[in-house]
Amino acid sequence: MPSQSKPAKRAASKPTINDIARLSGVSKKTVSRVINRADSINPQTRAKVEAMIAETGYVPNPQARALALGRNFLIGLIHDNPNAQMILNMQQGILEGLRDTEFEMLVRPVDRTSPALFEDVERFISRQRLFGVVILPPLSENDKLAKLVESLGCRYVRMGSAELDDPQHIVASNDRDAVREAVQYLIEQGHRRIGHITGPNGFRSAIERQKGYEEALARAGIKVPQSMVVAGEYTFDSGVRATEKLLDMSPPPTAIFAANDEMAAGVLFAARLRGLQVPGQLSIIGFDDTPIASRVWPPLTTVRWPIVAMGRSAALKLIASEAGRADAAEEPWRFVSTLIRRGSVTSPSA
Amino acid sequence: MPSQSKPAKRAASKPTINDIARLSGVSKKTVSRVINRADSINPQTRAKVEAMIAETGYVPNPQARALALGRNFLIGLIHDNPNAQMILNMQQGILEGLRDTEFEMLVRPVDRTSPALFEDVERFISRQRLFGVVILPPLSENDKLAKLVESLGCRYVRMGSAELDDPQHIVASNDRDAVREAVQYLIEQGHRRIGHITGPNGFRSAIERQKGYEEALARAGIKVPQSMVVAGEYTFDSGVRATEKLLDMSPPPTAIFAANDEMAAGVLFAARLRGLQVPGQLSIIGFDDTPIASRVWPPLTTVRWPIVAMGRSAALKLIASEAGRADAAEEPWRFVSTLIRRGSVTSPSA
DNA sequence: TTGTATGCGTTATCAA
DNA sequence: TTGATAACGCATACAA
Repeated sequence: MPSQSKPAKRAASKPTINDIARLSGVSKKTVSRVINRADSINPQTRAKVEAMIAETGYVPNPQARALALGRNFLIGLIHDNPNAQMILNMQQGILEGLRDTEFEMLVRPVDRTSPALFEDVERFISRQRLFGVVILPPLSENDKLAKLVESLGCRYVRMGSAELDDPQHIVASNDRDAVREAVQYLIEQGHRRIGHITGPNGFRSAIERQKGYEEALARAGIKVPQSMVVAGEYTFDSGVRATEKLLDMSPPPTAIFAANDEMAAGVLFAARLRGLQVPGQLSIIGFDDTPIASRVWPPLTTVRWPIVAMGRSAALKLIASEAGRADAAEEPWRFVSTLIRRGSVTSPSA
Repeated sequence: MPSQSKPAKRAASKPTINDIARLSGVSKKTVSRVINRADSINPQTRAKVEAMIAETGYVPNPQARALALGRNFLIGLIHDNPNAQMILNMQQGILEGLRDTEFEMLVRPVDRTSPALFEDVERFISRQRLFGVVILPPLSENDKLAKLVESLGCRYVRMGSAELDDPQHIVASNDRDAVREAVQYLIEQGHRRIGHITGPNGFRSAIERQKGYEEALARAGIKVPQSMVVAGEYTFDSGVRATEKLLDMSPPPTAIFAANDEMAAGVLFAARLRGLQVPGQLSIIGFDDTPIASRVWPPLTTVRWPIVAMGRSAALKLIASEAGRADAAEEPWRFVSTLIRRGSVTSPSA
């Protein structure tokens, strides 16, 4: 008796639009109109249907909706990033932007070193038929990936450290300017031998931050040997190792700007290993203002970028093409990072 | 005829099961069988259809699938962000468990202090008709929430610090045992005046960890004044404040066990503020093994729980009821935390 | 082994 | 302002 399964299932599962229609004595389409706030509808009819919806606790099935509309309401977040706090802040920002909409967020961490990267992303997008995706750095710097996403008919917004794309496809911070100000601050304190630990080769954020560093020195007419710039990998360990190199120089730098907080924490760690006073014998500036920056001793002076706001903006930008959301089309794409002054910088003791 | 509209639309959108059926000269159902790996199917037919699927890049529409099956493939992660790294590790673990399945993960941060908490969770689950959810601590300790989720016909797995629920509904670490061992380690080093900074009132994890602390002292026959136990809030600042209190005692503790790493970092910070040597004058043990624990100086001895593995197990447990996944029904629910010995503990100098 | 008819819950078309 | 009917893409029951 296969028909047995149906009533049972009906009882256990949620009410559908048919139930509402039947119970309130109207057609499905009318219920649909009520749900979608169509204007041409009799207020009485509307009230009746709304009452029934409230009574039964009816919730439209998004799957069926997606099927009928030929589109869905899923936003993907694609990232490959070691910085947990940034991703979480970004998630928070995106969800804030999606709040009170019917969109939901799907998270997809990927491995940017994997040869199957493109395939992974393609499968993710086409399987779920995503409405759009937000791509986080450093993945966002990959132009081919952005093209792939677009070719799949999927909207996208990239988050980056510079203008990587059209305004409607990017939210960007002004890393270069922010770093220039940070290094200028070191110079104002009297530092001249300022070292720099860069981000990994090929990262746009690393390039921008290094340029900011170089600009600040150039403007002040300061020349430092190329050996004052050491490559890092955005990891704590690479920060430690790079610092070892810098401190082996003679004379060593009196200050170090590390391209992110993880490495800046490594600088502090390496300084301690050598018994150096921070900031007395070595001043440090990081980038990101992750929690770690304020947890170490001394707390790190660092650059903070408004990640949550950028996430919110990215989400709004993505759904901007929706009807009735023309306002979101004017979402800002450029965000200003600021220097947070804490205890890891002072004048050079020498 | 109305069928004219189809080719036009067809060209722009993705191929459907109908296209595959038509192109390979079989019925939809046969294609469906190929997709779902039915056994009763002619190898030649199968090959033909599979070739066509590969050629066209056809991907089944999960929305339609969900509709037809009367269920969907969405797993929710509900949390109230205490700790970015933990949540990200958990996400990673869940996604590992979901890899190569058709399930996807939806993330939902909520505010556990909000009066609309239950309503939020209910809307999330019923709107998306989630297959199941993973609930992270401290939210997972709320029995009423779990009951609500279940009443919505949604599967759930709670992650916790103790056995909060049936084995099929929980993945738990043995916080009490792990802490007991940690404090025993302090005792073995010669400490007798051991302070404890607890987690917030009412948190199961806080209770378990405090019990572990008390058990270790009891077993060693050590009595400490109640004032050696100070309430914290799992935050850095609360760790700093609690440490101030403890260090104001006379005699002060020679070691402090903080119920999480954030607070342990606060202990370290407060010790530095007073110019105390760590570990020389004050030994510290934390809990979580977050990145911060290894970034500060000295790196913190702490308790590590296998969050990624727990996440993976939670995901597998959730989808265990699926056909052909009976193996997953035996997913472990109890996970062992271990003490990670680093540089923040030594014998008391006195 | 394969095909036909039907249903899942929603929206769109077009007529009433 | 409303409703009947046909999609949307896929899966199941049942028949061939």
